[in-house]
Amino acid sequence: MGLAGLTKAELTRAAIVDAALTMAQEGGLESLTIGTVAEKAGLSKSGVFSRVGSREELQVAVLKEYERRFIETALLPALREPRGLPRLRALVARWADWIGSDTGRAGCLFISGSIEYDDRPGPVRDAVLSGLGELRRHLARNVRQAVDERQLPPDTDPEQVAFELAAIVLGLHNDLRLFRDERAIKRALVAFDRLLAGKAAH
Amino acid sequence: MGLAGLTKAELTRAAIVDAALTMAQEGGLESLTIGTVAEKAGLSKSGVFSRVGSREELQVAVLKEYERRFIETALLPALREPRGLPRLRALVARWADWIGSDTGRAGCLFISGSIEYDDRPGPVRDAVLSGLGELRRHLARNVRQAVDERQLPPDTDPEQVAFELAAIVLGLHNDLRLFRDERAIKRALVAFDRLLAGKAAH
DNA sequence: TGACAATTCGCACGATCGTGCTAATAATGC
DNA sequence: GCATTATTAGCACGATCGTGCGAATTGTCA
Repeated sequence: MGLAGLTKAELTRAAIVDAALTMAQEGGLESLTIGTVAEKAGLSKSGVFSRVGSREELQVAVLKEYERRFIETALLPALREPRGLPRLRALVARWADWIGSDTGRAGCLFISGSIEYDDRPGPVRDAVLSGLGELRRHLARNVRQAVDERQLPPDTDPEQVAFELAAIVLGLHNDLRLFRDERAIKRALVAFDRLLAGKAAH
Repeated sequence: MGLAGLTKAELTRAAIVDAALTMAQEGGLESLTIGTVAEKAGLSKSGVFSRVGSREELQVAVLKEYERRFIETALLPALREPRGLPRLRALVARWADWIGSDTGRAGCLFISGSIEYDDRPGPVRDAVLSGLGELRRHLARNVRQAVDERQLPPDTDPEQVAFELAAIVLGLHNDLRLFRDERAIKRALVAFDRLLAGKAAH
Protein backbone atom coordinates (compact mmCIF):
# COMPACT_ATOMS: atom_id res chain seq x y z
CA MET A 1 0.00 0.00 0.00
CA GLY A 2 1.38 3.34 -1.04
CA LEU A 3 0.49 6.83 0.01
CA ALA A 4 -3.09 7.76 0.86
CA GLY A 5 -3.95 4.11 1.22
CA LEU A 6 -3.89 3.52 -2.51
CA THR A 7 -2.55 0.31 -3.91
CA LYS A 8 -0.14 0.49 -6.81
CA ALA A 9 -2.80 -0.64 -9.22
CA GLU A 10 -5.07 2.19 -8.13
CA LEU A 11 -2.28 4.74 -8.54
CA THR A 12 -1.54 3.44 -12.01
CA ARG A 13 -5.19 3.56 -12.89
CA ALA A 14 -5.45 7.14 -11.67
CA ALA A 15 -2.46 8.12 -13.79
CA ILE A 16 -4.03 6.43 -16.81
CA VAL A 17 -7.35 8.21 -16.31
CA ASP A 18 -5.55 11.52 -15.83
CA ALA A 19 -3.58 11.12 -19.05
CA ALA A 20 -6.67 9.99 -20.92
CA LEU A 21 -8.65 12.96 -19.60
CA THR A 22 -6.12 15.41 -20.97
CA MET A 23 -6.15 13.66 -24.32
CA ALA A 24 -9.93 13.54 -24.45
CA GLN A 25 -10.17 17.29 -23.91
CA GLU A 26 -8.69 17.75 -27.33
CA GLY A 27 -10.18 15.17 -29.63
CA GLY A 28 -13.11 13.93 -27.62
CA LEU A 29 -13.74 10.71 -25.74
CA GLU A 30 -14.14 8.86 -29.00
CA SER A 31 -10.59 9.72 -30.01
CA LEU A 32 -9.19 7.77 -27.08
CA THR A 33 -7.36 4.59 -28.01
CA ILE A 34 -5.70 2.15 -25.65
CA GLY A 35 -2.45 2.50 -27.58
CA THR A 36 -2.10 6.29 -27.50
CA VAL A 37 -3.19 6.47 -23.87
CA ALA A 38 -0.60 3.83 -23.01
CA GLU A 39 2.11 5.80 -24.77
CA LYS A 40 1.17 9.01 -22.95
CA ALA A 41 1.05 7.22 -19.60
CA GLY A 42 4.36 5.45 -20.22
CA LEU A 43 2.85 1.99 -20.14
CA SER A 44 2.26 -0.86 -22.51
CA LYS A 45 -1.09 -1.43 -24.16
CA SER A 46 -1.64 -4.52 -22.02
CA GLY A 47 -0.72 -2.58 -18.91
CA VAL A 48 -3.41 -0.01 -19.60
CA PHE A 49 -5.92 -2.61 -20.60
CA SER A 50 -5.45 -4.65 -17.44
CA ARG A 51 -6.17 -1.57 -15.30
CA VAL A 52 -9.20 -0.13 -17.06
CA GLY A 53 -10.98 -3.27 -18.22
CA SER A 54 -11.95 -2.01 -21.62
CA ARG A 55 -11.91 1.07 -23.77
CA GLU A 56 -15.52 1.86 -22.95
CA GLU A 57 -14.91 1.57 -19.21
CA LEU A 58 -11.99 3.96 -19.61
CA GLN A 59 -14.22 6.48 -21.37
CA VAL A 60 -16.77 6.32 -18.59
CA ALA A 61 -14.04 6.58 -15.94
CA VAL A 62 -12.63 9.67 -17.66
CA LEU A 63 -16.05 11.29 -17.81
CA LYS A 64 -16.72 10.54 -14.16
CA GLU A 65 -13.38 12.03 -13.14
CA TYR A 66 -14.08 15.13 -15.22
CA GLU A 67 -17.48 15.45 -13.54
CA ARG A 68 -15.88 15.05 -10.12
CA ARG A 69 -13.48 17.89 -10.83
CA PHE A 70 -16.24 20.13 -12.10
CA ILE A 71 -18.33 19.53 -9.02
CA GLU A 72 -15.34 20.19 -6.79
CA THR A 73 -14.17 23.30 -8.64
CA ALA A 74 -17.35 24.99 -9.79
CA LEU A 75 -20.43 23.55 -8.19
CA LEU A 76 -19.55 23.02 -4.52
CA PRO A 77 -17.92 26.44 -3.99
CA ALA A 78 -21.06 28.11 -5.35
CA LEU A 79 -23.08 26.35 -2.68
CA ARG A 80 -21.37 28.50 -0.06
CA GLU A 81 -23.20 31.54 -1.40
CA PRO A 82 -26.65 32.35 0.00
CA ARG A 83 -29.40 30.53 -1.84
CA GLY A 84 -31.29 32.15 -4.65
CA LEU A 85 -29.78 34.63 -7.06
CA PRO A 86 -26.35 34.98 -5.40
CA ARG A 87 -25.80 31.24 -5.51
CA LEU A 88 -27.06 31.08 -9.08
CA ARG A 89 -24.79 33.91 -10.15
CA ALA A 90 -21.82 32.29 -8.44
CA LEU A 91 -22.54 29.03 -10.20
CA VAL A 92 -22.75 30.44 -13.72
CA ALA A 93 -19.68 32.61 -13.08
CA ARG A 94 -17.65 29.61 -11.96
CA TRP A 95 -19.08 27.54 -14.77
CA ALA A 96 -18.04 30.08 -17.38
CA ASP A 97 -14.64 30.29 -15.72
CA TRP A 98 -14.35 26.52 -15.83
CA ILE A 99 -15.02 26.59 -19.57
CA GLY A 100 -12.79 29.56 -20.28
CA SER A 101 -9.93 28.78 -17.90
CA ASP A 102 -7.62 26.63 -19.97
CA THR A 103 -9.14 27.78 -23.22
CA GLY A 104 -7.63 26.62 -26.44
CA ARG A 105 -6.21 23.37 -25.27
CA ALA A 106 -9.05 22.04 -23.20
CA GLY A 107 -12.61 21.35 -24.24
CA CYS A 108 -15.54 20.29 -22.05
CA LEU A 109 -16.05 16.53 -22.17
CA PHE A 110 -19.78 16.84 -21.58
CA ILE A 111 -20.28 19.27 -24.45
CA SER A 112 -18.20 17.25 -26.90
CA GLY A 113 -19.73 14.08 -25.50
CA SER A 114 -23.25 15.34 -26.09
CA ILE A 115 -22.37 15.60 -29.78
CA GLU A 116 -20.38 12.38 -30.02
CA TYR A 117 -22.98 10.22 -28.29
CA ASP A 118 -26.29 11.84 -29.19
CA ASP A 119 -26.94 8.92 -31.53
CA ARG A 120 -24.71 6.28 -29.98
CA PRO A 121 -26.38 4.32 -27.20
CA GLY A 122 -24.32 2.80 -24.41
CA PRO A 123 -22.82 3.51 -21.01
CA VAL A 124 -20.92 6.60 -22.17
CA ARG A 125 -24.04 8.23 -23.54
CA ASP A 126 -25.86 7.36 -20.33
CA ALA A 127 -23.15 9.04 -18.28
CA VAL A 128 -23.24 12.19 -20.44
CA LEU A 129 -26.99 12.35 -20.25
CA SER A 130 -27.18 11.88 -16.49
CA GLY A 131 -24.45 14.41 -15.79
CA LEU A 132 -25.92 17.12 -17.98
CA GLY A 133 -29.44 16.35 -16.82
CA GLU A 134 -28.45 16.70 -13.20
CA LEU A 135 -26.74 20.01 -13.86
CA ARG A 136 -29.80 21.29 -15.68
CA ARG A 137 -32.08 20.32 -12.83
CA HIS A 138 -29.69 21.96 -10.40
CA LEU A 139 -29.91 25.18 -12.41
CA ALA A 140 -33.69 25.12 -12.55
CA ARG A 141 -33.88 24.51 -8.80
CA ASN A 142 -31.68 27.52 -8.10
CA VAL A 143 -33.83 29.67 -10.38
CA ARG A 144 -36.91 28.49 -8.52
CA GLN A 145 -35.31 29.45 -5.24
CA ALA A 146 -34.46 32.88 -6.61
CA VAL A 147 -38.10 33.31 -7.52
CA ASP A 148 -39.11 32.23 -4.02
CA GLU A 149 -36.74 34.82 -2.61
CA ARG A 150 -38.39 37.44 -4.83
CA GLN A 151 -35.11 38.07 -6.65
CA LEU A 152 -36.68 37.11 -9.95
CA PRO A 153 -40.20 37.87 -11.24
CA PRO A 154 -42.88 35.45 -10.08
CA ASP A 155 -43.81 34.50 -13.65
CA THR A 156 -40.29 33.26 -14.33
CA ASP A 157 -40.09 29.82 -15.98
CA PRO A 158 -37.19 28.05 -14.25
CA GLU A 159 -36.64 25.51 -16.99
CA GLN A 160 -36.69 28.23 -19.61
CA VAL A 161 -33.97 30.14 -17.78
CA ALA A 162 -31.98 26.96 -17.22
CA PHE A 163 -32.23 26.23 -20.94
CA GLU A 164 -30.94 29.66 -21.83
CA LEU A 165 -28.13 29.57 -19.30
CA ALA A 166 -26.95 26.25 -20.70
CA ALA A 167 -27.24 27.63 -24.23
CA ILE A 168 -25.01 30.59 -23.37
CA VAL A 169 -22.36 28.21 -22.08
CA LEU A 170 -22.59 26.23 -25.31
CA GLY A 171 -22.08 29.44 -27.26
CA LEU A 172 -19.13 30.38 -25.08
CA HIS A 173 -17.53 26.99 -25.57
CA ASN A 174 -18.09 27.13 -29.30
CA ASP A 175 -16.60 30.59 -29.77
CA LEU A 176 -13.62 29.84 -27.58
CA ARG A 177 -12.80 26.48 -29.09
CA LEU A 178 -13.68 26.88 -32.74
CA PHE A 179 -13.24 30.60 -33.39
CA ARG A 180 -10.62 31.07 -30.68
CA ASP A 181 -12.42 34.30 -29.89
CA GLU A 182 -11.76 35.43 -26.31
CA ARG A 183 -14.41 38.14 -26.60
CA ALA A 184 -16.92 35.34 -26.06
CA ILE A 185 -16.12 35.40 -22.33
CA LYS A 186 -17.39 38.93 -21.94
CA ARG A 187 -20.34 38.21 -24.21
CA ALA A 188 -21.35 35.24 -22.12
CA LEU A 189 -21.23 37.35 -18.95
CA VAL A 190 -23.33 40.05 -20.61
CA ALA A 191 -25.85 37.43 -21.65
CA PHE A 192 -25.96 36.01 -18.14
CA ASP A 193 -26.62 39.45 -16.71
CA ARG A 194 -29.36 40.18 -19.16
CA LEU A 195 -31.00 36.89 -18.31
CA LEU A 196 -30.76 37.25 -14.54
CA ALA A 197 -31.34 41.00 -14.28
CA GLY A 198 -34.87 40.48 -13.05
CA LYS A 199 -36.51 40.60 -16.44
CA ALA A 200 -36.38 36.82 -16.73
CA ALA A 201 -38.32 34.96 -19.37
CA HIS A 202 -41.98 34.31 -18.75
CA MET B 1 -24.63 12.91 -71.05
CA GLY B 2 -27.70 12.12 -69.02
CA LEU B 3 -30.47 14.30 -67.70
CA ALA B 4 -29.78 17.87 -66.70
CA GLY B 5 -26.49 17.77 -68.54
CA LEU B 6 -24.86 15.61 -65.91
CA THR B 7 -22.46 12.89 -66.87
CA LYS B 8 -22.86 9.50 -65.25
CA ALA B 9 -19.87 10.09 -63.05
CA GLU B 10 -21.42 13.28 -61.72
CA LEU B 11 -24.71 11.52 -61.01
CA THR B 12 -22.88 8.77 -59.15
CA ARG B 13 -20.93 11.32 -57.18
CA ALA B 14 -24.11 13.16 -56.23
CA ALA B 15 -25.67 9.91 -55.01
CA ILE B 16 -22.56 9.17 -52.97
CA VAL B 17 -22.55 12.61 -51.37
CA ASP B 18 -26.25 12.31 -50.64
CA ALA B 19 -25.85 8.97 -48.92
CA ALA B 20 -22.81 10.21 -47.02
CA LEU B 21 -24.70 13.32 -45.91
CA THR B 22 -27.46 11.24 -44.38
CA MET B 23 -24.93 9.06 -42.61
CA ALA B 24 -22.96 12.04 -41.34
CA GLN B 25 -26.06 13.55 -39.77
CA GLU B 26 -26.04 10.72 -37.28
CA GLY B 27 -22.48 10.04 -36.29
CA GLY B 28 -20.70 13.10 -37.59
CA LEU B 29 -18.40 13.68 -40.53
CA GLU B 30 -15.63 11.82 -38.77
CA SER B 31 -17.73 8.66 -38.67
CA LEU B 32 -17.77 8.47 -42.47
CA THR B 33 -15.79 5.62 -43.94
CA ILE B 34 -15.38 4.79 -47.59
CA GLY B 35 -16.60 1.27 -46.95
CA THR B 36 -19.86 2.08 -45.18
CA VAL B 37 -20.68 4.87 -47.62
CA ALA B 38 -20.07 2.46 -50.50
CA GLU B 39 -22.42 -0.07 -48.98
CA LYS B 40 -25.16 2.50 -48.46
CA ALA B 41 -24.74 3.81 -52.01
CA GLY B 42 -24.69 0.32 -53.50
CA LEU B 43 -21.18 0.62 -54.88
CA SER B 44 -17.80 -0.90 -54.25
CA LYS B 45 -15.19 0.81 -52.15
CA SER B 46 -13.11 1.51 -55.24
CA GLY B 47 -16.14 2.90 -57.01
CA VAL B 48 -16.71 5.43 -54.27
CA PHE B 49 -13.05 6.23 -53.98
CA SER B 50 -12.65 6.89 -57.69
CA ARG B 51 -15.50 9.45 -57.58
CA VAL B 52 -14.63 11.40 -54.45
CA GLY B 53 -10.85 11.37 -54.57
CA SER B 54 -10.28 10.76 -50.90
CA ARG B 55 -12.11 10.49 -47.61
CA GLU B 56 -11.26 14.06 -46.69
CA GLU B 57 -12.55 15.40 -50.01
CA LEU B 58 -15.77 13.50 -49.42
CA GLN B 59 -16.15 15.11 -46.01
CA VAL B 60 -15.69 18.56 -47.48
CA ALA B 61 -18.09 17.79 -50.32
CA VAL B 62 -20.73 16.63 -47.85
CA LEU B 63 -20.31 19.77 -45.78
CA LYS B 64 -20.59 21.98 -48.85
CA GLU B 65 -23.75 20.21 -49.98
CA TYR B 66 -25.25 20.58 -46.51
CA GLU B 67 -24.40 24.28 -46.56
CA ARG B 68 -25.97 24.63 -50.01
CA ARG B 69 -29.21 23.11 -48.78
CA PHE B 70 -29.27 25.32 -45.70
CA ILE B 71 -28.78 28.44 -47.80
CA GLU B 72 -31.49 27.33 -50.20
CA THR B 73 -33.97 26.29 -47.51
CA ALA B 74 -33.44 28.76 -44.71
CA LEU B 75 -31.30 31.69 -45.72
CA LEU B 76 -32.48 32.71 -49.18
CA PRO B 77 -36.23 32.62 -48.37
CA ALA B 78 -35.60 34.93 -45.41
CA LEU B 79 -34.06 37.45 -47.77
CA ARG B 80 -37.49 38.01 -49.31
CA GLU B 81 -38.63 39.66 -46.08
CA PRO B 82 -38.08 43.41 -45.65
CA ARG B 83 -34.67 44.19 -44.24
CA GLY B 84 -34.18 44.73 -40.56
CA LEU B 85 -36.12 42.96 -37.86
CA PRO B 86 -38.61 41.12 -40.11
CA ARG B 87 -35.81 39.58 -42.12
CA LEU B 88 -33.89 38.71 -38.97
CA ARG B 89 -36.94 37.11 -37.39
CA ALA B 90 -37.63 35.13 -40.55
CA LEU B 91 -34.05 33.91 -40.60
CA VAL B 92 -33.96 32.66 -37.02
CA ALA B 93 -37.41 31.11 -37.39
CA ARG B 94 -36.33 29.19 -40.50
CA TRP B 95 -33.05 28.35 -38.86
CA ALA B 96 -34.77 26.87 -35.81
CA ASP B 97 -37.11 25.02 -38.13
CA TRP B 98 -34.16 23.68 -40.08
CA ILE B 99 -32.67 22.34 -36.85
CA GLY B 100 -35.94 20.99 -35.51
CA SER B 101 -37.47 19.67 -38.72
CA ASP B 102 -36.18 16.13 -38.93
CA THR B 103 -35.30 16.02 -35.27
CA GLY B 104 -34.07 12.79 -33.82
CA ARG B 105 -32.52 11.35 -36.89
CA ALA B 106 -30.69 14.35 -38.27
CA GLY B 107 -28.06 16.51 -36.65
CA CYS B 108 -26.50 19.71 -37.95
CA LEU B 109 -23.16 19.01 -39.61
CA PHE B 110 -21.79 22.43 -38.73
CA ILE B 111 -22.59 22.04 -35.04
CA SER B 112 -21.17 18.54 -34.79
CA GLY B 113 -18.30 19.61 -37.04
CA SER B 114 -17.42 22.51 -34.78
CA ILE B 115 -16.86 19.98 -32.00
CA GLU B 116 -15.14 17.35 -34.10
CA TYR B 117 -12.68 19.73 -35.74
CA ASP B 118 -12.10 22.42 -33.13
CA ASP B 119 -8.66 20.93 -32.56
CA ARG B 120 -8.09 19.17 -35.85
CA PRO B 121 -6.60 21.41 -38.54
CA GLY B 122 -7.28 20.73 -42.19
CA PRO B 123 -9.70 21.44 -45.02
CA VAL B 124 -12.74 20.18 -43.14
CA ARG B 125 -12.10 22.48 -40.20
CA ASP B 126 -11.57 25.36 -42.61
CA ALA B 127 -14.92 24.68 -44.24
CA VAL B 128 -16.72 24.52 -40.90
CA LEU B 129 -15.09 27.71 -39.73
CA SER B 130 -15.84 29.66 -42.89
CA GLY B 131 -19.45 28.52 -43.05
CA LEU B 132 -20.22 29.33 -39.43
CA GLY B 133 -18.26 32.58 -39.62
CA GLU B 134 -20.21 33.73 -42.63
CA LEU B 135 -23.51 32.92 -40.95
CA ARG B 136 -22.47 34.82 -37.84
CA ARG B 137 -21.50 37.88 -39.87
CA HIS B 138 -24.79 37.64 -41.73
CA LEU B 139 -26.64 37.67 -38.43
CA ALA B 140 -24.71 40.67 -37.11
CA ARG B 141 -25.34 42.57 -40.34
CA ASN B 142 -29.08 41.98 -40.05
CA VAL B 143 -29.05 43.14 -36.45
CA ARG B 144 -27.19 46.28 -37.52
CA GLN B 145 -29.81 46.95 -40.17
CA ALA B 146 -32.58 46.51 -37.59
CA VAL B 147 -30.86 49.12 -35.46
CA ASP B 148 -30.64 51.42 -38.47
CA GLU B 149 -34.36 50.95 -39.03
CA ARG B 150 -34.93 51.88 -35.37
CA GLN B 151 -36.46 48.46 -34.69
CA LEU B 152 -33.83 47.76 -32.03
CA PRO B 153 -32.33 50.17 -29.47
CA PRO B 154 -29.43 52.27 -30.77
CA ASP B 155 -27.06 50.91 -28.12
CA THR B 156 -27.53 47.35 -29.38
CA ASP B 157 -24.30 45.41 -29.88
CA PRO B 158 -24.84 43.44 -33.12
CA GLU B 159 -22.14 40.89 -32.42
CA GLN B 160 -23.49 40.33 -28.92
CA VAL B 161 -26.95 39.61 -30.30
CA ALA B 162 -25.52 37.40 -33.02
CA PHE B 163 -23.60 35.49 -30.36
CA GLU B 164 -26.70 34.94 -28.29
CA LEU B 165 -28.82 33.93 -31.29
CA ALA B 166 -26.25 31.32 -32.25
CA ALA B 167 -26.08 30.14 -28.65
CA ILE B 168 -29.83 29.61 -28.53
CA VAL B 169 -29.61 27.45 -31.65
CA LEU B 170 -26.85 25.42 -30.02
CA GLY B 171 -29.07 24.91 -27.01
CA LEU B 172 -31.97 23.90 -29.21
CA HIS B 173 -29.84 21.41 -31.08
CA ASN B 174 -28.46 19.98 -27.85
CA ASP B 175 -31.84 19.50 -26.18
CA LEU B 176 -33.39 17.99 -29.28
CA ARG B 177 -30.57 15.62 -30.07
CA LEU B 178 -29.27 14.56 -26.68
CA PHE B 179 -32.29 14.91 -24.41
CA ARG B 180 -34.85 14.29 -27.16
CA ASP B 181 -36.86 17.08 -25.56
CA GLU B 182 -39.24 18.69 -28.03
CA ARG B 183 -40.05 21.44 -25.54
CA ALA B 184 -36.74 22.97 -26.59
CA ILE B 185 -38.40 24.25 -29.76
CA LYS B 186 -40.77 26.48 -27.85
CA ARG B 187 -38.02 27.50 -25.47
CA ALA B 188 -35.80 28.58 -28.32
CA LEU B 189 -38.60 30.69 -29.79
CA VAL B 190 -39.23 32.30 -26.42
CA ALA B 191 -35.53 33.08 -26.10
CA PHE B 192 -35.49 34.58 -29.60
CA ASP B 193 -38.43 36.80 -28.73
CA ARG B 194 -36.87 37.98 -25.51
CA LEU B 195 -33.69 38.81 -27.36
CA LEU B 196 -35.33 40.65 -30.25
CA ALA B 197 -38.17 42.28 -28.33
CA GLY B 198 -36.46 45.64 -28.42
CA LYS B 199 -34.62 45.26 -25.14
CA ALA B 200 -31.54 43.97 -26.92
CA ALA B 201 -28.20 43.67 -25.19
CA HIS B 202 -26.12 46.79 -24.81
C1' DT C 1 16.46 -14.71 1.31
C1' DG C 2 12.96 -17.41 -0.68
C1' DA C 3 8.05 -18.24 -1.74
C1' DC C 4 4.10 -16.20 -3.23
C1' DA C 5 0.98 -12.71 -5.09
C1' DA C 6 0.28 -8.56 -7.65
C1' DT C 7 1.31 -6.11 -11.63
C1' DT C 8 2.97 -5.21 -16.15
C1' DC C 9 4.80 -6.61 -20.70
C1' DG C 10 5.32 -9.06 -25.33
C1' DC C 11 3.04 -10.94 -28.73
C1' DA C 12 -0.56 -12.49 -31.70
C1' DC C 13 -5.37 -12.65 -33.39
C1' DG C 14 -9.04 -10.97 -36.39
C1' DA C 15 -11.26 -6.81 -38.02
C1' DT C 16 -11.41 -2.48 -40.26
C1' DC C 17 -9.38 1.50 -42.10
C1' DG C 18 -7.66 4.51 -46.49
C1' DT C 19 -5.69 3.86 -50.68
C1' DG C 20 -3.25 2.21 -54.96
C1' DC C 21 -3.31 -1.04 -59.15
C1' DT C 22 -5.21 -3.89 -62.68
C1' DA C 23 -8.94 -6.10 -64.84
C1' DA C 24 -13.80 -6.17 -66.00
C1' DT C 25 -17.77 -3.76 -67.49
C1' DA C 26 -20.75 -0.22 -69.42
C1' DA C 27 -21.35 3.74 -72.35
C1' DT C 28 -20.27 6.23 -76.60
C1' DG C 29 -19.01 7.46 -81.41
C1' DC C 30 -18.13 5.52 -86.05
C1' DG D 1 -21.09 -4.21 -84.63
C1' DC D 2 -16.60 -2.51 -83.37
C1' DA D 3 -13.17 0.24 -81.31
C1' DT D 4 -12.38 3.50 -77.88
C1' DT D 5 -13.15 5.58 -73.78
C1' DA D 6 -15.35 6.30 -69.28
C1' DT D 7 -16.68 4.09 -65.29
C1' DT D 8 -16.75 0.60 -61.71
C1' DA D 9 -15.19 -3.73 -59.39
C1' DG D 10 -11.64 -6.99 -57.28
C1' DC D 11 -7.91 -7.48 -54.74
C1' DA D 12 -3.89 -6.60 -51.95
C1' DC D 13 -0.95 -3.59 -49.09
C1' DG D 14 0.40 -1.66 -44.66
C1' DA D 15 -1.37 0.49 -40.54
C1' DT D 16 -4.13 0.65 -36.51
C1' DC D 17 -7.75 -0.84 -33.67
C1' DG D 18 -9.54 -3.63 -29.19
C1' DT D 19 -8.63 -7.58 -26.84
C1' DG D 20 -6.87 -12.23 -24.96
C1' DC D 21 -3.02 -15.02 -23.04
C1' DG D 22 1.27 -16.57 -21.11
C1' DA D 23 5.71 -14.90 -19.61
C1' DA D 24 8.43 -11.62 -17.19
C1' DT D 25 8.82 -8.43 -13.72
C1' DT D 26 8.02 -6.21 -9.45
C1' DG D 27 6.41 -5.92 -4.76
C1' DT D 28 5.27 -8.26 -0.21
C1' DC D 29 5.61 -11.09 3.78
C1' DA D 30 7.70 -14.93 6.44
